[in-house]
Amino acid sequence: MLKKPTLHSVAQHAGVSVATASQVLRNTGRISEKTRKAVLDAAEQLHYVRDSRAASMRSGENREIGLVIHEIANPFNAEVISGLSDFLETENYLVSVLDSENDSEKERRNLKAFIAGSRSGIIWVPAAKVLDETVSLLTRNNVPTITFLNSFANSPFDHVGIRNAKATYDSTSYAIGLGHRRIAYFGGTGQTYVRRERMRGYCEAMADHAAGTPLIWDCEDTKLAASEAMILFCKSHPEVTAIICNGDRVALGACLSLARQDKCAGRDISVIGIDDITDAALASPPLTTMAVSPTELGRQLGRVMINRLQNPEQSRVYLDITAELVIRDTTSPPSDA
Amino acid sequence: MLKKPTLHSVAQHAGVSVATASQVLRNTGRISEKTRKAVLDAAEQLHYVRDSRAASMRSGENREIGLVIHEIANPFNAEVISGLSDFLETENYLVSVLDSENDSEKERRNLKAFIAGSRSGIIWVPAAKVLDETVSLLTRNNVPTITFLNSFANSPFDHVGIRNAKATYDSTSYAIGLGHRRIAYFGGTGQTYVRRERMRGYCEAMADHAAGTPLIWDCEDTKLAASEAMILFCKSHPEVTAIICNGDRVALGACLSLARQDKCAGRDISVIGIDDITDAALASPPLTTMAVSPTELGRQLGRVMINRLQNPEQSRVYLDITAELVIRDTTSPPSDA
DNA sequence: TAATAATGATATAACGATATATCAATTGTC
DNA sequence: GACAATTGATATATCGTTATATCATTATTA
Repeated sequence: MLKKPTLHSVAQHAGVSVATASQVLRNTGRISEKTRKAVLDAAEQLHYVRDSRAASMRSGENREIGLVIHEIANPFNAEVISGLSDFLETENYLVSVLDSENDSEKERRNLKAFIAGSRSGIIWVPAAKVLDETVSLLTRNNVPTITFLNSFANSPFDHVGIRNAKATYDSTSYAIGLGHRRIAYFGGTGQTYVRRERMRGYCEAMADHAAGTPLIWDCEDTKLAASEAMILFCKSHPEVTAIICNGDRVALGACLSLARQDKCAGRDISVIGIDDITDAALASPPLTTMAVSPTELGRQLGRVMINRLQNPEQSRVYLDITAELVIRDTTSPPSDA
Repeated sequence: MLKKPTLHSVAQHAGVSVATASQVLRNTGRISEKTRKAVLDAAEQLHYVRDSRAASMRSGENREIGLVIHEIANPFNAEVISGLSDFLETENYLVSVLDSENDSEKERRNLKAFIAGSRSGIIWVPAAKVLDETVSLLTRNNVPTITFLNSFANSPFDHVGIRNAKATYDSTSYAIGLGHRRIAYFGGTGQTYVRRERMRGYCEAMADHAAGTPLIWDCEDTKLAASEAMILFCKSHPEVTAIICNGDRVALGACLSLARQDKCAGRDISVIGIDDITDAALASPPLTTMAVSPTELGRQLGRVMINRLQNPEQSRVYLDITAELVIRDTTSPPSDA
């Protein structure tokens, strides 16, 4: 078996010094056409691949961005990743992804791995609970970091996310405008940054329009959990005519549950989600939701990162994208109206 | 702003040499309890993170596995990734993921990036079309590689996948057993390795049971595309009473389309998928499918990789996992039976 | 033609770690 | 008390690159 070719082998094969070979492959310095060709041919013949560890160590540049996300499987996230890496590819950066599975310890390990690999920047979707140690790790090692979607108290990092409070404020207001008065907030658990904001928007809309007291119903953010929780919810709160969901997956779970109870989302109860994941439009009935383009989010994320890398001294950036109401079939005026 | 701490700074801070600091952090050699503590304290205070590039370059070990996948967003894949990285984490390996988006060129770039970073092993879900150059790159650079799910002609690499032909043979046989005779293969495009195998299983079952001539209907492997294609299919082939789908997403798209035409999967037409993605059980009606546990696949994949890394000279490994029939509500005897 | 400028190639020192060899100081043995 | 053996720490070469300085040549100019 052949050993992995190095710059040394390429240089040898081409009959030049490593210095020359390096210059050719980086397109720098003064090189004659003859030796240039010799080196390029050798590199191609040997299938030489530059060792990025050595290169980045020496040059101090590595054009790799690390992304630590709390759930890679989430289809919304997957689309963001796609948008992000497409954008950063045009800027000649490579995006590598690690999944923290919403586990603080795993998150810390993943970020540490990125620091260890000297990524030039890190994009981080913080898990529900963030360790102090994790933040120190990032700041003390001086890595340009952007939090995405989620954040935490006193974060020193740039941020890109969704205008969560406004999204639920708008969707709740829309439901109220349709005539609904018994509106609940459905889904999510605990006081994560994102959920707190979304609940705040909902509560403020309820208050501003004097639409009754807020009602919040917890459940895990999966379709399955939501569909089960919805059964209980319907029994406990038959008076509710509309639910503002913590996300599309929960909303779709709720709709599924309604269908199984021979009810129908949009007729018996109005349901509104957030995200506009691919399945939202394809569900039956199609889901009314607050849409924010994941691809666009990914692009913005990339833009903020590039900007930060180019201006390290710039003050903190905080960017929230506005979600737009997409009216489909799961909303209508309440039947008693 | 503080500069990133190095082994040098840690040693300095602890009042010892870099050699000593390195020994302490690696738990090797003879070190007194006093200096050990001094170094560990210094490292913790400075939030030192070992530079894995330098470490792996010198030691020749890097305990990182690269995964290049054709579609990160696919929920089935996402679960495999999760199972894989969990398993490899117990073996102290880190898995990083790149998405080729089923693009041969991007795939080549991604694999090259992994070679450049000297990953100790690469797991690769080949795109539909594989470049010769890509294969040479991997073999000439001597990286232990495992193809996953998909493969290609004359692949020299280890392989882990699904027993595709058997899966469709079994599902087709099951449909035939229910009394169906007009059975079509629905979904997928082109002659990818996976699809070819699945179609083969279907055709063989049709032949073995003398269940009529095979009928194949192309469409892209997304829910949306499938739901649209299904409309046309129903018009063109009203005689068909059961479809064997190229995957669960296609199957769910087909079911959705039937619902919108006021038909019902399982009553008007039987539908069988492959994969058993999360949504399969949650769909309405719940989907009959050939289940293979993505977590289990991920674990097997990890096992094969570890095995290969430990025995580099071992002959080629080829492992196919058997899919199990899961009967839910989208299958029943044909109405004319 | 001598001095200067430009060209093309190379030698060498880093980058931040690890492995090996080395070395001083301490301990043990007869 | 002399010598060997052990302990604890360090000096140094190395991994595969890149950046800088250096050095022959050849070309240009007065």
